[in-house]
Amino acid sequence: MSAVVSRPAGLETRRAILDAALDLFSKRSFDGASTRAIAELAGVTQPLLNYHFAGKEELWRAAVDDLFERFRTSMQRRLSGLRGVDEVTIAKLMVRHFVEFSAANPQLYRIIMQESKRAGGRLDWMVETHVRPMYENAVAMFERLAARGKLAPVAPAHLYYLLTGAGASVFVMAPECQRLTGVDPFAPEFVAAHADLVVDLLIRATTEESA
Amino acid sequence: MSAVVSRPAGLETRRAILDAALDLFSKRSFDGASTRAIAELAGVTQPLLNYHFAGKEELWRAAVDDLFERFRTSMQRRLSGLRGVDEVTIAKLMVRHFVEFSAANPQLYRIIMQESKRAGGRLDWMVETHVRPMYENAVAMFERLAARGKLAPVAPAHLYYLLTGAGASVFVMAPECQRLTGVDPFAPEFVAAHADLVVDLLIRATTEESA
DNA sequence: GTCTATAATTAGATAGAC
DNA sequence: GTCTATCTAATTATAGAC
Repeated sequence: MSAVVSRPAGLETRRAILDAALDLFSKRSFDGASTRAIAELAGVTQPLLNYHFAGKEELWRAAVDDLFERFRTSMQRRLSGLRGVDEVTIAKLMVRHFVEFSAANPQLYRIIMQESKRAGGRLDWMVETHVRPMYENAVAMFERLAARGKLAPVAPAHLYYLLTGAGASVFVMAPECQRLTGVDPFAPEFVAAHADLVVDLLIRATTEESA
Repeated sequence: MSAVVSRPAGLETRRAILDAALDLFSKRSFDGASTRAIAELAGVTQPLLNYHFAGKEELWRAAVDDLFERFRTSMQRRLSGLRGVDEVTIAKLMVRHFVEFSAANPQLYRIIMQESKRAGGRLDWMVETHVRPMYENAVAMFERLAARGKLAPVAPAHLYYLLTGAGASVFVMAPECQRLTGVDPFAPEFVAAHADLVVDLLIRATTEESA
């Protein structure tokens, strides 16, 4: 009870609101997700969102910050367990991990793809705050692979959108996949098989010399 | 003036509304695109949409019908020019054509990805009316390639979302690509290079024996 | 910190003139 | 076939009680 910080009451509420916001913003887009719907999913009343966040736009930013933060943490944690492993194996495992994260958190690429369609303030902020660091990590990985002859010398813009599009879009489009093919893309076996394919595609496919 | 059909006045207006609807529905989602914004882009007043279409939902359906119709026509026209060409070459050229169409018409995958995120009436209708025939053509192509040893025997759900995600998402996300990488994905050289990569990925990459 | 009540704005749709 | 004017419902945000 000798608290340095005043009791964090309402923190669980804030979390519930963020989770609901992430789910609805990612599925329905910024305009399509009403603050009433978010509040209902979080189990609170609509005006409470304006107590915790200054407005809809700031709620969106907070939700996106939270999601990218979890992504960065997840990738870094995976990487830190790979000290001493060779570069090519690291690259393969990180691509795998990216696919697995996209399956466990389809909100990430749902929101990225949503906002990326339209130039404007939200896209500018998202790119400069969160996407560019991600992209630069990917480019550095492409360069290490290319230096080892494991990747054709192709402009990184191609590789980045090839990799992310191939790796994430089944999970973004999961309801369609389910209805169209009868397959649940979130099933662990599907995720694993998909990750294998993406790794093979990126790292074996564009190689001049075979592994 | 000896018209069989009464003068098609208002047909150009209908076209302008459909084009505007396609652009805004694809970028902003169904809920995010207001009928007022669509009307303004089409250069007409908002109530006129209700003269030409029974409501917002029917306008959306008409716009989606129109877009898929153009896609089917484009693919069939390309295919009909390839009589006598061997199956593997046909597959490569059709994949190329898919990528080129996705660059020329980013609305197609913008709308597909948008609606595929959320189960519901619009997704059900779109899948059964338009997506399933597309998917079945793709599966038939995968089977022909697999029979010739040009494709690993992988479940079609993987291949379909790998192919479409890798081929279309740069164009879906064009504003982000431009801001993030400085590259305009709609430039003809970019489209051509991207199509080459997708073809190599799909058809060479997953092959056990090399071409 | 969370609620009820409500203000101000914007949404999709209709009525009716031309 | 297209417009102006307007209705009803839904949206985000605020005020103020508890």
